[in-house]
Amino acid sequence: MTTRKCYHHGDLREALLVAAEEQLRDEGPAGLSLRKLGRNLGVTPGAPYRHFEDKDALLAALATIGFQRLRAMMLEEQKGCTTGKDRLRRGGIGYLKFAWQHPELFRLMFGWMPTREAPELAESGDAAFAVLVDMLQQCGREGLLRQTALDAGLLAWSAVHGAAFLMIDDGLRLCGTEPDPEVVGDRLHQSVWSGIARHPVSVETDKESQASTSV
Amino acid sequence: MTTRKCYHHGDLREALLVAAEEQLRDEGPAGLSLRKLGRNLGVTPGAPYRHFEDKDALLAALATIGFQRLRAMMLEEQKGCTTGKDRLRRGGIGYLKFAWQHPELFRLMFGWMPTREAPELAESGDAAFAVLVDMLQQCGREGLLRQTALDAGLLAWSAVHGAAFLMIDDGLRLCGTEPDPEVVGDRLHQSVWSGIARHPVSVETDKESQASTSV
DNA sequence: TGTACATCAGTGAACGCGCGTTCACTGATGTAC
DNA sequence: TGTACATCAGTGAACGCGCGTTCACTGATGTAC
Repeated sequence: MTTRKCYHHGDLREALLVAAEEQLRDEGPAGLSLRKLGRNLGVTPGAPYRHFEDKDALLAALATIGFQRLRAMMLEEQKGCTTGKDRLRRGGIGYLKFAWQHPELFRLMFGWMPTREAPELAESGDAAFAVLVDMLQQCGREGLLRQTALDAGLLAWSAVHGAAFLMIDDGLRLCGTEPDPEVVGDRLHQSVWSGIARHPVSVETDKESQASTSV
Repeated sequence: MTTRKCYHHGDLREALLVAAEEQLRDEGPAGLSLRKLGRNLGVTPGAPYRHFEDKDALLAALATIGFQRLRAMMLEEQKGCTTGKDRLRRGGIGYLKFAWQHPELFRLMFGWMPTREAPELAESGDAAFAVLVDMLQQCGREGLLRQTALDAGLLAWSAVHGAAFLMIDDGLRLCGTEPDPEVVGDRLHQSVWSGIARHPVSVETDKESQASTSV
């Protein structure tokens, strides 16, 4: 596929990761093989071993990149948001967008995470989670939460994580929802917010204030 | 492993399914092979093909059983419950228990569901989902929901589904929660209920009524 | 600027492996009469 | 109760395949002087 004039590839490591992601997307985890990767890049089967100790190491690197991108996506999406509530909403949509755009990578990241004790992987996973915690802590500072940030995090993360899986596994049709990150994210946010906020707002009202009295 | 005196196995189909589940649990989806299954049951590699068209057919049968068990687990768990709210709570715990007890099967069921168009599989999946819908419809009849049952279902299912994955993928440690279905289910239920109920109750109060006024 | 040399990133061939699946076969089972 | 026969559920051997990984090698690259 790639025409190569020189003996050395240039950046085989990077090329392997790119090709691996493509292969993962197109054929699923079972269809991902180092040999095929080398073949597609016009390189002998042994070449990848100059850059990755074994197949698992490549998968770990792939998952690491995934977490970095997930984090970036959440941050990008909440750019310009000021309130914690709004950041939470947009951040969740970023999470859903990532899963929707990279379903197999998303599955790899989570289904595979605990097996491997790669420090880089754990680090990037924690960094992604930190974004969620940060949003919730801001909500807490703004006095909006009924619970601790971690308690609220359990619901918020579970909900968005579950919705992400249901989206990519075609489960949402049972809920009568189209699998669109913006739509699902908005609907979910309304419910989640009611679940964690100190003063639940009426369903219609999306903007701040308008709080109802409770107890 | 199994000593067999007669030429025929007796119930090879059933034995294959049992062994397959065990193999799935112990070695993950990648370690599940028809040959190994036959080997463990003291049968030649061709034998399984008398009972399953191919490997995918066996996996579909396994997933089907999984959904039936998931449904049974939710129903079993909510036995004796009267209110919709309580059924929802116990049903969710049943869902989490199933995932916790059969993590790989759980993953197989959902990650694999959409690929295969096996009528039995779809049916058992729908039947499991119907339990959730039924609980929420009861809540609706009792006048407790702020939204339609389907809307509430999106949050409830997403939350419990996400929490299930986080439990089996060891993500909950980040939320400071021990991976126990009862504990997680209870904490989640409180938040979810606040998210979908018409009259959110205070966090402490678990028993009925005691509703706070809203708007 | 030129040369010697260490290091790097590939080659290519081979290893052993287990897998899914097929097929002609045969022993066991059950049914009709 | 006994026999003939169809059907069923296994056998066992073989097919072709692609995989992960290793290893002695060699061409390319960069660095020290």
